[in-house]
Amino acid sequence: MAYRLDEQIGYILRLANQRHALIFNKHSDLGLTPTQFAALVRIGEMGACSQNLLGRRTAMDVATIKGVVTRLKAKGFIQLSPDPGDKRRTVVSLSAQGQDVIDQLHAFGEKVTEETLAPLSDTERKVFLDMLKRLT
Amino acid sequence: MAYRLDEQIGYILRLANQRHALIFNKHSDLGLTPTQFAALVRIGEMGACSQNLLGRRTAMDVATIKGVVTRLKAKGFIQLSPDPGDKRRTVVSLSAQGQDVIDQLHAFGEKVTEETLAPLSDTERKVFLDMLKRLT
DNA sequence: GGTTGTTTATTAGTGTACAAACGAATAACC
DNA sequence: GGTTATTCGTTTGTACACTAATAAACAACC
Repeated sequence: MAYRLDEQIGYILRLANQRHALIFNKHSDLGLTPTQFAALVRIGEMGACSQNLLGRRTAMDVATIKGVVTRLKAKGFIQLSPDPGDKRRTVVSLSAQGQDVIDQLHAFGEKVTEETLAPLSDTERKVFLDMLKRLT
Repeated sequence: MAYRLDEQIGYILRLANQRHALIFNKHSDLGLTPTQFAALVRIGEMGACSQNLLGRRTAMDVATIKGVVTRLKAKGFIQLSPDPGDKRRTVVSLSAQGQDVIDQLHAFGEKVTEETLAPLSDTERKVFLDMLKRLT
């Protein structure tokens, strides 16, 4: 059987990611990227934490999370403060504006997920997500 | 039902992509990235073509494919030549070295795919790939 | 208390990925 | 033949994503 690029999981995963990013950006009104969105939602779930820990909890390495935090701070959604007990750490937390948009973010996220999964039935979505999670 | 980041298709897709990239790089001996690999395999499938067309056939925009072509050329896997019938076009084709590694690339690709899909049974892989393709 | 090892944050470098804008060449059309 | 539209390749700018290296701070240990 010949090797065909169009049948390879890595290539198809890349295409699926591209489509999701397209849907995300189409609906995005707050000017957030999927990565910034993930970090912001995660802070909402976890509460305040250090920059590196936030990176680990959103699967971003130290160099990536630094840039994301910088941009979220510039957009006013988070605030940074020194950790009183550990001089190495920077504590990242939601700003008042960040608190205000969390509900809006969740509604937005639901819409993006719905449209991304639109080609699949409800039963299929469940099966698909279960299998996809096993590949992470 | 609360919104949970860990259940969102976009976030999980990103994680699956990360794992695949990790597996790819672990086995990569030719120094290629997944993107460069895709472009090279595609030229092998299609034969010589213009730079922009190659980009379209590998889902890369004009700015991205330009960088990929530049690096594949620098590594000696492809060669570039002016299109005799269209002065705008650059014809991209496999170099002798590129031809030589195509079989090796296919074997490598099979291995990466196999390891990436290892958590799924044969039946599950078929179902999963079918559903994933519908999300592209 | 001092050594050892780890964690935190930063920086530099490479490689996707997309939007937007540009000039040059080609195609379509009247 | 000349206008219009499209295509091709390039460049600029922003944003992930990872590697590797660094310095500062902290923890564990004898």
